[in-house]
Amino acid sequence: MSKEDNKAKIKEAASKVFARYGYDKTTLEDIGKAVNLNKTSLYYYYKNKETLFTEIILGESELYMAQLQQKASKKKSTEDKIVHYLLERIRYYHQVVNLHQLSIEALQLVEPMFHALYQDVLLRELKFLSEILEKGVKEGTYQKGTDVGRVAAHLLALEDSLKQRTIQSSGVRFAAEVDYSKVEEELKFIIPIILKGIQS
Amino acid sequence: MSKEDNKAKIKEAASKVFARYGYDKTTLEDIGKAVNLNKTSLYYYYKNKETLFTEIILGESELYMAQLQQKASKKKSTEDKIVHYLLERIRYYHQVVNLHQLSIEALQLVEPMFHALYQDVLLRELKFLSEILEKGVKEGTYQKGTDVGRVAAHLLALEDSLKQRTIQSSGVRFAAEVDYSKVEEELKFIIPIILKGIQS
Amino acid sequence: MSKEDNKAKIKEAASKVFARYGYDKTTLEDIGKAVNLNKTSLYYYYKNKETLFTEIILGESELYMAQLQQKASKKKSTEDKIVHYLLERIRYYHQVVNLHQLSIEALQLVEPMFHALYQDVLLRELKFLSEILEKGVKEGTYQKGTDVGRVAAHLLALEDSLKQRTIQSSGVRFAAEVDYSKVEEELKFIIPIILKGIQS
Amino acid sequence: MSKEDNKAKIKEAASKVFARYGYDKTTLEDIGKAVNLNKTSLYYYYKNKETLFTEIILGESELYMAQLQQKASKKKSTEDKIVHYLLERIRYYHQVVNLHQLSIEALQLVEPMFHALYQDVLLRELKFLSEILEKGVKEGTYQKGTDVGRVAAHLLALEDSLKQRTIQSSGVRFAAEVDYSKVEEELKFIIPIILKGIQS
DNA sequence: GATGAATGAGGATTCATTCAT
DNA sequence: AATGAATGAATCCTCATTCAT
Repeated sequence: MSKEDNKAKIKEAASKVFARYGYDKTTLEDIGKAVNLNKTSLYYYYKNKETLFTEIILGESELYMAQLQQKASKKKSTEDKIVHYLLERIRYYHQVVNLHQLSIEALQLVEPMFHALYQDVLLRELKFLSEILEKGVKEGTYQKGTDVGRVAAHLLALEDSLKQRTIQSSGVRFAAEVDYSKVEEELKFIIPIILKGIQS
Repeated sequence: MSKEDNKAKIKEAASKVFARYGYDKTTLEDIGKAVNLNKTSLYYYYKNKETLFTEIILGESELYMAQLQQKASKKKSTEDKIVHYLLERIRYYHQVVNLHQLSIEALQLVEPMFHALYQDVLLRELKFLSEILEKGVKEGTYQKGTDVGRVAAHLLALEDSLKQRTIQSSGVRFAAEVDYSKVEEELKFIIPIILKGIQS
Repeated sequence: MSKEDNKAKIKEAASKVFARYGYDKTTLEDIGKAVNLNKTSLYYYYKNKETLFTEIILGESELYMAQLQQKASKKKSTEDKIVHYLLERIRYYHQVVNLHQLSIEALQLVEPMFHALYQDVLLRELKFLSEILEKGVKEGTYQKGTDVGRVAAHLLALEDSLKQRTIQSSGVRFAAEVDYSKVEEELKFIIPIILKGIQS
Repeated sequence: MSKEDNKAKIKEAASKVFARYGYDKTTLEDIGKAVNLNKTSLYYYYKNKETLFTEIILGESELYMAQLQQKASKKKSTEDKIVHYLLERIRYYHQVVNLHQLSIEALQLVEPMFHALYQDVLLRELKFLSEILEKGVKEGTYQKGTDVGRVAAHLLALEDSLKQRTIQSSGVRFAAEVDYSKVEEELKFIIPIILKGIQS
């Protein structure tokens, strides 16, 4: 069996364990048991716990993003497509964090490495948004000559900063479900404004 | 200041910290800092971390249950009242688990003690459901002589077992949101059957 | 017994163990045994192994620097004082590294924290050099109005960079004793040049 | 390429790595990289890390001893030759230990195997000292019929015990440079006594 | 009531070494 | 000859908890 096969097997098992116990509470020993490997052997395949986790999330997110993009594409107006995409995207992030019971501390630990590996996914996201905008341009909804890549990048950045702000201010209890409706509101408010700004 | 006052103060502070970092990641030192007490001093007020946490959740749940019962009471049919109550109740459980990032392991640790202290809340829940059923009986919707207390107990037990089963089978990823719609479906299906069974 | 007393006791014992086994090979368990404390207890007194080690070295260096400054003060010319001081200083560094068998890797680990705590010693070193230079200025050896503090800082920085360069190029075997005579030569060459530059 | 060639190549590379990181901190992986071999392949050539290290030191010491004997031979009196030889010899030991950052623990690990392989070198050392003494006997400085081999063995043993004692009592800090001047003194004191004792 | 001191259990990670191929 | 895979031992460090004062 190839190394890649083994990595895949580990990833699959670990994925379940992480989902069950959460990132922090999952020990390498747990994962090792799940794949019938000594915990140290895991280091042969993955640099560390963080990397393993990150790769899992990333793999899943790729699948999810693909589905998401399909769904978003079905919306009629460009604006709807974008709003839908960005909303679902943040909902997804929320889900991952909740599902894996990522503590704030763990999040801060994992984020940097995550971002490093995230480049690939991000590029695909940028491409998708750009294409949508481009179509809008072709259809005459938006000004010719618009630098769609740049606008797409700004849209993603905007969402990230909204997310960030909301997480930080979520000192309130039971906010878990509330805030993110706030992000929703904010997005619905700001995106049209931005798009209108470039509308011909 | 009385011991009770101090306990309350600790509870309040701890509640915030737990909500922020999750049960596992919250250390007694964190809580100690939040109330300006040495971490060991906490042991004077609470037997251990578990107890403290349990008391917090319980206090909150009492508040929440009261609100919930009010809302449920406003539904028209007995059936609606009960379905609404049970659904919201499970949603609440879900929220608590997610909010406090309770890992399944931690849950299993906390549950036994939780149940011990839970009796009080449970009794009130039973009482509430019984009263609703009783009213239904009085209004002629349900058979006279029905042991409403027992039915109420069964309803709660039913929900718990549904919940339990769903959690365990949640090997599926991203179940976090799905399953609980499954529980919803199940409840909507089974409750009427049960109630119809006793309908005159 | 006060916490400080205990810290001192630990420091003393640890100092011996470090000297015996070297930084890397010394385990907290070793140190714990030496002071009859559980290894975890050490964390009550010191944040981590690094901090403990750093404090030890720092304490010793303060003693040593005091002696060194006394000796240097006895040299006749300002130049001699400075050359002597800087030479002995680097010899001391060399000794510490050798004595504690600091591996290059460990060195890089320890250095940042070391520098943080080192400020105090460094200030004293600056003060000492500045005073010597100041005296030189008063005696008319050096130009009036010379910013002695700045010159002193440059001298120390110069030595550090020389040290750094030499360590890095020490791929040669048995260099341990050789290079540092190179640093000596270099210093003897460059210091007079610098000082002559400011000579009135 | 013959096995011996490969062993030599490994030895050369490993020698550099050991010198750079010290025995403890050097991993087989480090060495493997340096010779472009998988770390496990090293086991085909050397039984273990210890053996590899020991062979390196031994090879170097042979070279060094040869030089040393040449130099010692140039001294005039037999006494000078012997004192010089023994002094330089201990200085060499000191250097090796320092250079390779051998922790005492590692030393104790390595020493037994070291001694096993050391026989060869030791024999040559004995032979050298014996010849010097023999020459002294022939020149009439020492009594005819002296068992020079035995005396030589005693001289080496004496030095070893002195070394041993000094290392152990080196609880003093910064002893690294001091003690060994003590050994020097001791040797200068005791050797003449011994030799005079056999002088005709 | 409050706290300083101490500890055991547990977890991530590194590394020499072994085994099968 | 060479290497991929696997593992046990060791090490740093965190944290809930206990005990004496």
